[in-house]
Amino acid sequence: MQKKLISEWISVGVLSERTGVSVSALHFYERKGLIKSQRNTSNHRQYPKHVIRIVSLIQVAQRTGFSLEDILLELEGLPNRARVTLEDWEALGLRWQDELDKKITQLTELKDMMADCIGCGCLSLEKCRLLNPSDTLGEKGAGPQRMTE
Amino acid sequence: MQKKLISEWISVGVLSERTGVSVSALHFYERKGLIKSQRNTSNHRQYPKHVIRIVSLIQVAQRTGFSLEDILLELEGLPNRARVTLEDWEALGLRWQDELDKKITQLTELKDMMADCIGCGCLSLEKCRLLNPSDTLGEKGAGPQRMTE
DNA sequence: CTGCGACCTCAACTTAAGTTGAGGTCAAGC
DNA sequence: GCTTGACCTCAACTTAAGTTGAGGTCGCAG
Repeated sequence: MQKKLISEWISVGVLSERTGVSVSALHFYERKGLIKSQRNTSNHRQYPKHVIRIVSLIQVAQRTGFSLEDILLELEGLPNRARVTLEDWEALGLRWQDELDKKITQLTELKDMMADCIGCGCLSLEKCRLLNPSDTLGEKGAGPQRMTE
Repeated sequence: MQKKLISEWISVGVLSERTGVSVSALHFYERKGLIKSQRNTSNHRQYPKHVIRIVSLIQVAQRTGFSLEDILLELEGLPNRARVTLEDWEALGLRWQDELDKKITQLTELKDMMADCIGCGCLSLEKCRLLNPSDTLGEKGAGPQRMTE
Protein backbone atom coordinates (compact mmCIF):
# COMPACT_ATOMS: atom_id res chain seq x y z
CA MET A 1 0.00 0.00 0.00
CA GLN A 2 1.29 3.38 -1.04
CA LYS A 3 1.40 5.98 1.68
CA LYS A 4 -0.98 8.85 0.99
CA LEU A 5 0.34 12.27 0.25
CA ILE A 6 -0.24 15.20 2.54
CA SER A 7 -2.52 16.88 0.01
CA GLU A 8 -5.00 14.02 0.44
CA TRP A 9 -5.87 15.33 3.88
CA ILE A 10 -7.93 18.35 4.75
CA SER A 11 -8.67 20.20 7.99
CA VAL A 12 -12.07 20.50 9.57
CA GLY A 13 -12.25 24.12 8.48
CA VAL A 14 -11.70 23.19 4.88
CA LEU A 15 -14.17 20.33 5.09
CA SER A 16 -16.70 22.76 6.49
CA GLU A 17 -16.05 25.25 3.75
CA ARG A 18 -16.25 22.64 1.03
CA THR A 19 -19.46 21.06 2.25
CA GLY A 20 -21.26 24.02 3.76
CA VAL A 21 -21.62 22.10 7.01
CA SER A 22 -20.61 23.89 10.19
CA VAL A 23 -17.57 22.79 12.11
CA SER A 24 -19.67 21.99 15.14
CA ALA A 25 -21.90 19.78 13.05
CA LEU A 26 -18.86 17.98 11.66
CA HIS A 27 -17.62 17.36 15.19
CA PHE A 28 -21.06 16.09 15.98
CA TYR A 29 -21.06 13.72 12.98
CA GLU A 30 -17.74 12.40 14.11
CA ARG A 31 -19.02 11.75 17.63
CA LYS A 32 -21.89 9.86 16.04
CA GLY A 33 -19.53 7.76 13.96
CA LEU A 34 -20.68 9.09 10.60
CA ILE A 35 -17.24 10.34 9.67
CA LYS A 36 -13.75 9.61 10.96
CA SER A 37 -10.56 11.60 11.23
CA GLN A 38 -6.93 11.28 12.12
CA ARG A 39 -5.07 13.82 14.20
CA ASN A 40 -1.92 15.67 13.28
CA THR A 41 0.82 16.53 15.75
CA SER A 42 -1.20 19.51 16.99
CA ASN A 43 -4.19 17.29 17.69
CA HIS A 44 -6.08 18.86 14.82
CA ARG A 45 -8.45 16.66 12.87
CA GLN A 46 -7.33 15.62 9.41
CA TYR A 47 -9.90 14.18 7.05
CA PRO A 48 -9.13 12.21 3.93
CA LYS A 49 -10.63 14.06 1.01
CA HIS A 50 -13.23 11.43 0.30
CA VAL A 51 -14.97 12.52 3.48
CA ILE A 52 -16.26 15.47 1.49
CA ARG A 53 -18.30 13.01 -0.50
CA ILE A 54 -19.53 11.25 2.62
CA VAL A 55 -20.66 14.53 4.13
CA SER A 56 -22.41 15.33 0.88
CA LEU A 57 -24.19 11.99 1.00
CA ILE A 58 -25.30 12.84 4.51
CA GLN A 59 -26.71 16.15 3.35
CA VAL A 60 -28.72 14.64 0.55
CA ALA A 61 -29.98 11.81 2.73
CA GLN A 62 -31.08 14.27 5.38
CA ARG A 63 -32.98 16.26 2.82
CA THR A 64 -34.83 13.18 1.73
CA GLY A 65 -35.89 12.66 5.31
CA PHE A 66 -33.45 10.18 6.75
CA SER A 67 -32.29 10.59 10.33
CA LEU A 68 -28.61 10.51 11.12
CA GLU A 69 -29.17 7.13 12.69
CA ASP A 70 -30.62 5.80 9.45
CA ILE A 71 -27.75 7.30 7.55
CA LEU A 72 -25.21 5.71 9.83
CA LEU A 73 -26.75 2.34 9.08
CA GLU A 74 -26.57 3.03 5.34
CA LEU A 75 -22.96 4.07 5.60
CA GLU A 76 -22.08 1.02 7.63
CA GLY A 77 -23.62 -1.03 4.83
CA LEU A 78 -21.16 0.32 2.29
CA PRO A 79 -18.57 -2.27 1.32
CA ASN A 80 -15.75 0.24 1.52
CA ARG A 81 -16.59 3.56 2.98
CA ALA A 82 -13.25 4.97 1.95
CA ARG A 83 -14.15 4.68 -1.68
CA VAL A 84 -17.80 5.23 -2.43
CA THR A 85 -18.19 3.79 -5.88
CA LEU A 86 -20.62 4.63 -8.61
CA GLU A 87 -22.51 1.45 -7.79
CA ASP A 88 -22.78 2.42 -4.14
CA TRP A 89 -24.07 5.80 -5.08
CA GLU A 90 -26.59 4.31 -7.46
CA ALA A 91 -27.84 1.88 -4.86
CA LEU A 92 -28.22 4.58 -2.24
CA GLY A 93 -29.88 6.86 -4.74
CA LEU A 94 -32.44 4.25 -5.68
CA ARG A 95 -33.20 3.49 -2.06
CA TRP A 96 -33.67 7.15 -1.36
CA GLN A 97 -35.89 7.58 -4.36
CA ASP A 98 -38.09 4.81 -3.04
CA GLU A 99 -38.31 6.62 0.23
CA LEU A 100 -39.24 9.83 -1.50
CA ASP A 101 -41.86 8.01 -3.52
CA LYS A 102 -43.45 6.74 -0.36
CA LYS A 103 -43.56 10.18 1.16
CA ILE A 104 -45.02 11.67 -1.98
CA THR A 105 -47.67 8.99 -2.08
CA GLN A 106 -48.61 9.61 1.51
CA LEU A 107 -48.92 13.32 1.06
CA THR A 108 -50.94 12.88 -2.10
CA GLU A 109 -53.34 10.56 -0.35
CA LEU A 110 -53.72 12.99 2.47
CA LYS A 111 -54.43 15.75 0.02
CA ASP A 112 -57.03 13.69 -1.81
CA MET A 113 -58.74 12.88 1.44
CA MET A 114 -58.79 16.52 2.26
CA ALA A 115 -60.39 17.24 -1.07
CA ASP A 116 -63.07 14.68 -0.29
CA CYS A 117 -63.68 16.26 3.05
CA ILE A 118 -63.72 19.90 2.13
CA GLY A 119 -67.22 21.07 1.80
CA CYS A 120 -68.83 18.08 3.41
CA GLY A 121 -68.03 19.05 6.96
CA CYS A 122 -67.45 15.42 7.71
CA LEU A 123 -64.83 16.31 10.22
CA SER A 124 -67.57 15.81 12.74
CA LEU A 125 -68.52 12.38 11.50
CA GLU A 126 -67.43 9.02 12.67
CA LYS A 127 -66.44 7.80 9.28
CA CYS A 128 -64.27 10.65 8.07
CA ARG A 129 -61.24 9.17 6.35
CA LEU A 130 -59.09 12.06 7.43
CA LEU A 131 -59.76 11.34 11.04
CA ASN A 132 -59.46 7.59 10.72
CA PRO A 133 -56.40 7.10 8.60
CA SER A 134 -55.99 3.53 9.89
CA ASP A 135 -53.88 1.77 7.29
CA THR A 136 -53.49 4.21 4.45
CA LEU A 137 -51.14 6.40 6.36
CA GLY A 138 -48.77 4.90 8.84
CA GLU A 139 -48.00 8.02 10.81
CA LYS A 140 -45.94 7.20 13.83
CA GLY A 141 -47.90 7.72 16.99
CA ALA A 142 -51.39 7.76 18.31
CA GLY A 143 -53.65 9.00 15.59
CA PRO A 144 -57.32 9.54 16.14
CA GLN A 145 -59.21 6.28 16.25
CA ARG A 146 -62.80 7.03 16.89
CA MET A 147 -64.99 10.02 16.49
CA THR A 148 -68.48 9.77 17.81
CA GLU A 149 -70.39 12.90 18.49
CA MET B 1 -69.72 13.60 38.43
CA GLN B 2 -71.15 14.19 35.01
CA LYS B 3 -74.61 15.69 35.36
CA LYS B 4 -77.14 15.11 32.65
CA LEU B 5 -78.02 18.74 32.91
CA ILE B 6 -74.86 19.72 31.14
CA SER B 7 -74.42 17.01 28.57
CA GLU B 8 -72.63 19.60 26.45
CA TRP B 9 -69.54 19.17 28.58
CA ILE B 10 -67.08 16.32 28.57
CA SER B 11 -64.15 15.39 30.80
CA VAL B 12 -60.56 15.23 29.68
CA GLY B 13 -60.69 11.45 29.80
CA VAL B 14 -63.62 11.37 27.45
CA LEU B 15 -62.03 13.92 25.16
CA SER B 16 -58.94 11.77 25.08
CA GLU B 17 -60.94 8.65 24.30
CA ARG B 18 -62.93 10.37 21.59
CA THR B 19 -59.98 11.92 19.83
CA GLY B 20 -57.29 9.33 20.43
CA VAL B 21 -55.09 12.05 21.90
CA SER B 22 -53.47 11.34 25.25
CA VAL B 23 -54.56 13.23 28.34
CA SER B 24 -51.09 14.62 28.80
CA ALA B 25 -51.13 15.92 25.25
CA LEU B 26 -54.50 17.55 25.86
CA HIS B 27 -53.13 19.26 28.95
CA PHE B 28 -50.23 20.34 26.84
CA TYR B 29 -52.50 21.76 24.14
CA GLU B 30 -54.34 23.67 26.80
CA ARG B 31 -51.15 25.14 28.20
CA LYS B 32 -50.32 26.22 24.67
CA GLY B 33 -53.70 27.89 24.25
CA LEU B 34 -54.94 25.58 21.52
CA ILE B 35 -57.93 24.45 23.53
CA LYS B 36 -59.71 25.84 26.56
CA SER B 37 -61.64 24.32 29.44
CA GLN B 38 -63.75 25.23 32.41
CA ARG B 39 -63.41 23.56 35.78
CA ASN B 40 -66.14 21.86 37.75
CA THR B 41 -66.41 21.99 41.54
CA SER B 42 -63.73 19.33 41.83
CA ASN B 43 -61.35 21.35 39.71
CA HIS B 44 -61.64 18.87 36.90
CA ARG B 45 -61.45 20.15 33.36
CA GLN B 46 -64.66 20.25 31.40
CA TYR B 47 -64.61 20.76 27.69
CA PRO B 48 -67.50 21.83 25.55
CA LYS B 49 -68.13 19.12 23.01
CA HIS B 50 -67.03 21.22 20.08
CA VAL B 51 -63.49 20.87 21.39
CA ILE B 52 -63.53 17.38 19.93
CA ARG B 53 -63.66 18.99 16.55
CA ILE B 54 -60.88 21.41 17.38
CA VAL B 55 -58.65 18.58 18.54
CA SER B 56 -59.46 16.76 15.32
CA LEU B 57 -58.48 19.81 13.33
CA ILE B 58 -55.22 19.88 15.22
CA GLN B 59 -54.56 16.25 14.35
CA VAL B 60 -55.15 16.75 10.67
CA ALA B 61 -53.10 19.91 10.58
CA GLN B 62 -50.23 18.18 12.30
CA ARG B 63 -50.34 15.40 9.78
CA THR B 64 -50.07 17.87 6.98
CA GLY B 65 -46.94 19.23 8.60
CA PHE B 66 -48.05 22.25 10.57
CA SER B 67 -46.44 22.93 13.92
CA LEU B 68 -48.61 23.60 16.93
CA GLU B 69 -47.55 27.20 16.73
CA ASP B 70 -48.82 27.45 13.16
CA ILE B 71 -52.04 25.77 14.19
CA LEU B 72 -52.54 28.17 17.06
CA LEU B 73 -52.32 31.02 14.60
CA GLU B 74 -54.87 29.36 12.33
CA LEU B 75 -57.22 28.79 15.23
CA GLU B 76 -56.87 32.34 16.42
CA GLY B 77 -57.85 33.39 12.94
CA LEU B 78 -61.18 31.64 13.20
CA PRO B 79 -64.02 34.12 13.60
CA ASN B 80 -65.66 32.03 16.29
CA ARG B 81 -63.71 29.16 17.59
CA ALA B 82 -66.68 27.84 19.50
CA ARG B 83 -68.48 27.10 16.28
CA VAL B 84 -66.25 26.01 13.45
CA THR B 85 -68.43 26.48 10.42
CA LEU B 86 -68.38 24.77 7.10
CA GLU B 87 -66.79 27.85 5.63
CA ASP B 88 -64.05 27.85 8.23
CA TRP B 89 -63.37 24.23 7.54
CA GLU B 90 -63.25 24.84 3.82
CA ALA B 91 -60.85 27.71 4.19
CA LEU B 92 -58.54 25.74 6.44
CA GLY B 93 -58.72 22.76 4.15
CA LEU B 94 -57.76 24.79 1.11
CA ARG B 95 -54.86 26.38 2.94
CA TRP B 96 -53.64 22.99 4.06
CA GLN B 97 -53.95 21.58 0.58
CA ASP B 98 -51.75 24.37 -0.68
CA GLU B 99 -49.21 23.46 1.91
CA LEU B 100 -49.35 19.83 0.93
CA ASP B 101 -48.94 20.79 -2.71
CA LYS B 102 -45.81 22.68 -1.89
CA LYS B 103 -44.37 19.77 -0.01
CA ILE B 104 -45.21 17.37 -2.79
CA THR B 105 -43.58 19.64 -5.33
CA GLN B 106 -40.45 19.89 -3.26
CA LEU B 107 -40.12 16.17 -2.83
CA THR B 108 -40.78 15.56 -6.49
CA GLU B 109 -38.07 18.01 -7.47
CA LEU B 110 -35.67 16.37 -5.11
CA LYS B 111 -36.48 12.99 -6.58
CA ASP B 112 -35.97 14.24 -10.13
CA MET B 113 -32.63 15.69 -9.19
CA MET B 114 -31.68 12.41 -7.71
CA ALA B 115 -32.64 10.68 -10.94
CA ASP B 116 -30.39 13.09 -12.82
CA CYS B 117 -27.55 12.40 -10.49
CA ILE B 118 -27.76 8.66 -10.21
CA GLY B 119 -25.24 7.13 -12.47
CA CYS B 120 -23.28 10.27 -13.12
CA GLY B 121 -21.41 10.27 -9.85
CA CYS B 122 -21.67 14.03 -9.79
CA LEU B 123 -22.03 13.98 -6.06
CA SER B 124 -18.34 14.71 -6.03
CA LEU B 125 -18.66 17.81 -8.14
CA GLU B 126 -19.14 21.31 -6.93
CA LYS B 127 -21.92 22.04 -9.34
CA CYS B 128 -24.22 19.13 -8.52
CA ARG B 129 -27.79 20.37 -8.23
CA LEU B 130 -28.46 18.02 -5.38
CA LEU B 131 -25.67 19.53 -3.38
CA ASN B 132 -26.46 23.12 -4.24
CA PRO B 133 -30.20 23.34 -4.07
CA SER B 134 -30.05 27.09 -3.41
CA ASP B 135 -33.32 28.37 -4.81
CA THR B 136 -35.20 25.32 -6.02
CA LEU B 137 -35.86 23.94 -2.59
CA GLY B 138 -36.50 26.04 0.44
CA GLU B 139 -35.86 23.44 3.09
CA LYS B 140 -35.79 24.84 6.59
CA GLY B 141 -32.21 25.60 7.39
CA ALA B 142 -30.71 22.16 6.90
CA GLY B 143 -29.45 22.40 3.36
CA PRO B 144 -25.88 23.08 2.39
CA GLN B 145 -25.16 26.72 2.32
CA ARG B 146 -22.06 28.69 1.70
CA MET B 147 -20.38 29.79 4.89
CA THR B 148 -18.03 32.43 3.71
CA GLU B 149 -15.29 32.93 6.24
C1' DC C 1 7.78 38.36 22.64
C1' DT C 2 3.07 39.17 21.54
C1' DG C 3 -0.95 38.54 19.00
C1' DC C 4 -3.88 36.09 15.99
C1' DG C 5 -6.45 32.58 14.04
C1' DA C 6 -7.44 27.88 13.69
C1' DC C 7 -8.14 24.38 16.27
C1' DC C 8 -9.11 21.57 20.68
C1' DT C 9 -12.45 19.71 24.78
C1' DC C 10 -16.34 19.60 27.51
C1' DA C 11 -20.62 21.04 29.28
C1' DA C 12 -24.71 23.28 28.89
C1' DC C 13 -28.28 25.08 26.10
C1' DT C 14 -31.91 24.99 22.26
C1' DT C 15 -36.71 23.58 20.04
C1' DA C 16 -40.87 20.68 19.51
C1' DA C 17 -44.10 18.02 21.21
C1' DG C 18 -45.03 15.86 24.37
C1' DT C 19 -44.23 11.83 28.49
C1' DT C 20 -43.35 10.33 33.12
C1' DG C 21 -43.54 10.47 37.90
C1' DA C 22 -44.37 12.11 42.55
C1' DG C 23 -47.53 13.62 45.54
C1' DG C 24 -52.33 15.26 46.39
C1' DT C 25 -57.71 15.82 46.02
C1' DC C 26 -62.26 14.19 45.45
C1' DA C 27 -66.51 11.32 44.94
C1' DA C 28 -68.33 6.86 44.68
C1' DG C 29 -68.82 2.05 45.87
C1' DC C 30 -68.53 -1.71 49.16
C1' DG D 1 -64.38 3.96 56.78
C1' DC D 2 -61.50 2.43 53.28
C1' DT D 3 -60.25 1.76 48.63
C1' DT D 4 -60.38 2.83 43.88
C1' DG D 5 -60.30 5.54 39.83
C1' DA D 6 -60.30 9.78 37.61
C1' DC D 7 -58.48 13.75 37.98
C1' DC D 8 -55.21 17.63 39.61
C1' DT D 9 -50.25 20.26 39.68
C1' DC D 10 -45.58 20.77 38.94
C1' DA D 11 -41.10 19.49 37.67
C1' DA D 12 -38.10 16.82 35.27
C1' DC D 13 -37.13 13.96 31.46
C1' DT D 14 -37.06 12.55 26.35
C1' DT D 15 -35.19 12.75 21.23
C1' DA D 16 -32.80 14.93 17.27
C1' DA D 17 -29.57 17.55 15.54
C1' DG D 18 -27.01 20.33 16.48
C1' DT D 19 -25.23 25.42 18.70
C1' DT D 20 -22.92 28.24 22.05
C1' DG D 21 -19.56 29.40 25.26
C1' DA D 22 -15.66 29.03 28.33
C1' DG D 23 -11.18 28.04 28.73
C1' DG D 24 -6.93 26.00 26.62
C1' DT D 25 -3.17 24.74 22.92
C1' DC D 26 -0.41 25.43 18.81
C1' DG D 27 2.27 27.57 15.40
C1' DC D 28 3.28 31.38 12.59
C1' DA D 29 3.84 36.62 11.56
C1' DG D 30 5.55 40.81 12.89
